[in-house]
Amino acid sequence: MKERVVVGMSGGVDSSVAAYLLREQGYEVIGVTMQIWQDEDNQQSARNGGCCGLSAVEDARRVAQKLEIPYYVMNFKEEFRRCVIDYFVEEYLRGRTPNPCIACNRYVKWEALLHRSLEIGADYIATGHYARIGMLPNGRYALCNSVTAAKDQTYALYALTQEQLSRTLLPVGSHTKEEIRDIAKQAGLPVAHKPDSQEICFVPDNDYAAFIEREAKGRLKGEGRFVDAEGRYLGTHKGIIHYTIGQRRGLELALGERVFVTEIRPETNEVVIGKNEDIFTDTVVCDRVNYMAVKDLERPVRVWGKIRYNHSGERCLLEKLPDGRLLATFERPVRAATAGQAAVFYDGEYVLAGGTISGTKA
RNA sequence: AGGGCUAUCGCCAAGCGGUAAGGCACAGCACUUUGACUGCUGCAUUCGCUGGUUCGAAUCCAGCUAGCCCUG
Repeated sequence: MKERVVVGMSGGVDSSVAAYLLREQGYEVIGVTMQIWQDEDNQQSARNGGCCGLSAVEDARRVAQKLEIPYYVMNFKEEFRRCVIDYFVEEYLRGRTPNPCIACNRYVKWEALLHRSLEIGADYIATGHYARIGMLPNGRYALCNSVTAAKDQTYALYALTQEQLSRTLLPVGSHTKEEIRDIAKQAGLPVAHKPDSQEICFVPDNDYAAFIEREAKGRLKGEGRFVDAEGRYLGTHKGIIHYTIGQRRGLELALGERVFVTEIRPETNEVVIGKNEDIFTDTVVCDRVNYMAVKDLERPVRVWGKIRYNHSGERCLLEKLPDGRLLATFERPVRAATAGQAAVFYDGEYVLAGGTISGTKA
């Protein structure tokens, strides 16, 4: 009897090919598009084409038809609002910089979708992420990136649990992006040439600050002071939600040289400005830790650490603090480690563990 | 209402008679399934105003206006 798999279809190339590949591999494939934010009649951001944009349903349905697989649209708006939107807004109000994709993956795609998929009798869920899942000698599942893959999306999936990984198939992970597009073409999928998604999918016009202002209305502190490390007044900022550590553009501060955000102080509503060299640190601390390749961290280990999605990574010593948080000491200082972003640690090609950056000092 | 100094792009700032450097800011694009960083491109037919000298002035001269400083 065929194993049944639900493929989360965004209407993009990757998830479409994922569905195709699984069907070819003999699975009973069911296509599902998650309705998570926009209403169907809201064409506003359709062209944004995010991972969950509007053209999604239309394109995904066409692909499903082409593949002759059952296709459904499931409503996950409530989960998305609670786990992604609310979290996103709250983090910014606290002066932190969230990564909504990671929250969406962990709680919406891999919790809500998996749950409902199991309810309709599926054995697995699958997506179009560029990552592979391996079973380690110690019996644990861990994500690993194919070395040849230019796209590495393990970073965005570090928070998945063992249970979730055991129920996940990532057929796209063993191919390069070029191969995936070729497969899409050969299979005659109507989305072979769609551009990759980008930006925050639920934010119209890529204006996340305006989005937060709409969502958080009266809870914003608004304008505040730009100050330097010594507390000297440098100008007026538009509200802390507009800034993140390491940011240069949009400061409207003509100080004769390039300046960057070095710190955000929600308590005083101040944004601290400094030079580029001021935002390097060799230590990063993170909490909300998720262990993947290991059950726990008993002794310090040398690993490869990434502190943002597009980060080539840096060697570091990773150790567990008494309170359970992780402390990473990098061999070479990393730039703009930002509270709210994820730090993901790799042992060789496997994701060892990851967490949410809470600061640069223990 | 005595004397001196300064007025060049949003900010800073080159220029010193030969036909407007640069930095910052800003904008667009590229990169990117988060926010950033980064890169590329663009950004004063015009030099406080009005006249004058000169083949030619932001650069010299005069007056005016504004700001700063010193002495009243």
